[in-house]
Amino acid sequence: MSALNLYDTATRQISEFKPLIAGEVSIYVCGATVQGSPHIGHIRSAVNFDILRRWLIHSEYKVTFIRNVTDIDDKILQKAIIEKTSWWALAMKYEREFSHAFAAVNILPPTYEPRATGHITQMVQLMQTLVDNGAAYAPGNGDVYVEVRKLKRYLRLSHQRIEELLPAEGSDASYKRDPRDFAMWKSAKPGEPSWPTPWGEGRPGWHLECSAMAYAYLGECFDIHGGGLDLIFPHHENEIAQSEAAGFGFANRWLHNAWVTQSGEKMSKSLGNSLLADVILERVRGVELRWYLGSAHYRSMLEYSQAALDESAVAFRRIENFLNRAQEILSVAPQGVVGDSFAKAMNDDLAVPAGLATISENLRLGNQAITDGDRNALSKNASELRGALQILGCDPLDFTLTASTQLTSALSGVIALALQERTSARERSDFAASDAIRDGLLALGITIEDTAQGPRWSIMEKS
RNA sequence: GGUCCGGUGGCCGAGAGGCGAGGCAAGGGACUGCAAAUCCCUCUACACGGGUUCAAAUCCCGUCCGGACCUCCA
Repeated sequence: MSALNLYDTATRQISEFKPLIAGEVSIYVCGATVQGSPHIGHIRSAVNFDILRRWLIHSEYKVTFIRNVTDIDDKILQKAIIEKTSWWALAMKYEREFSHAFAAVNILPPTYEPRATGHITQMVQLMQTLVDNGAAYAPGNGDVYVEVRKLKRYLRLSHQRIEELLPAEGSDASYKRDPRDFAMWKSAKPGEPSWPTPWGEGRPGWHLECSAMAYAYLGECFDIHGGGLDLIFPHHENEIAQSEAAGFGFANRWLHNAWVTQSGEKMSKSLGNSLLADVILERVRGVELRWYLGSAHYRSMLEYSQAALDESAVAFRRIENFLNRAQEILSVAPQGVVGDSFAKAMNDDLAVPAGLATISENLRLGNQAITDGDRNALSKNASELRGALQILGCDPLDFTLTASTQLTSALSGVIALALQERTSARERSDFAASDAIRDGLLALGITIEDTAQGPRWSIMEKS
């Protein structure tokens, strides 16, 4: 099998992935700042990295996957005041919303999911290291800043030059040695949550959290750091700055996922164009949303439209229908097998769109095999199809709705009776009667297909 | 101003020097009592202008257009 090649934001090139430790992969992905409800852009990011993770697991790596929760930041504090609740209650509320949405689209739980506020000790230690070695300074106002001009390799991820950065607007430069110095630690204002440090009471800055937690769970050096495109600067640059100033190797490779856009523009609250996950999940099932979000290449913008989402869901149902039929005909669930062409696509920087072509091929050939009664071909194509879907986290045979089995078996019995009546009517050419049964079932949301193996029924999904 | 990404057929979306990925839609056909499902066939393309090359959607230069980041962001 070909080797896995991945893009690296730092080098802007695709190169062969070589883990630090043979057979193991360590990944840190920046998770949510739980200051609001998840929109489908957040979900896309999670799906993209989940596909990476599943592919690595399939490639027989032992994967340690960290996705953090930023449960304290300026906006959480502000919003808690507006909503007249405590910051921790607000953070937990949105953290739960994210967890529900992630579960709905079949995201594997991270190996560890650390919260920022649970790692203050590690953050203070990291700051102490930087203050001791002169990379950071505490000017006496309770803040701690990293002195960016002392950093040798600052901004190498975004390939910018310090001199060319636009001056930060509204930043309090009075205590900073350079206006571009960034805060590791912020002094507490009255009424704000705070933790003690040698430099005063305060709370962590955003960037410090990730450096400290990555070190806590993955050590000084790890394989892959992921996140959204917008985190490259400043967040990831500043993480690198802190961790390297502490003497850590930090991330070997950087992966960044692109946006879900609307009318070509990034989805964001300030533009008022956020598509909240729970709203979309009323329209399509989780597996269908995942299929849609996962189908684009992770580095390409995904322009959202309802038509595209619906079309994608219909396409998924065709695949699902085929796999269900295959399972019925073979009397056994096809085992998931990853075919060579799908593997080749995935190894090429997770080229899911190219992989989709092989899925289409398996679908077409599999359907043909059903028509031809070729069980071997059916088994092969259904297995490869299922294998590909498993990597994408969209295996319909795994993603089944767990309805009450008692109710389901009673329902299938009733429908089977109706279908028997219909078959009898057709045999005596009483098409009025047979169509009445079909129409009646259709009105209840039950679709009938006449196949070579006899009639089969399925319940229409919510549209 | 700096750093990047992109523009492919009616639509979506791959490819990155030489065989027109794939899907959706459309048209035709097979199957069917009809329908659905399924299969087969057909069709259309590389923003614009130069250049390099035997050969350019692909490489180079320029132009136009869209988008992202530059201290809130997946």
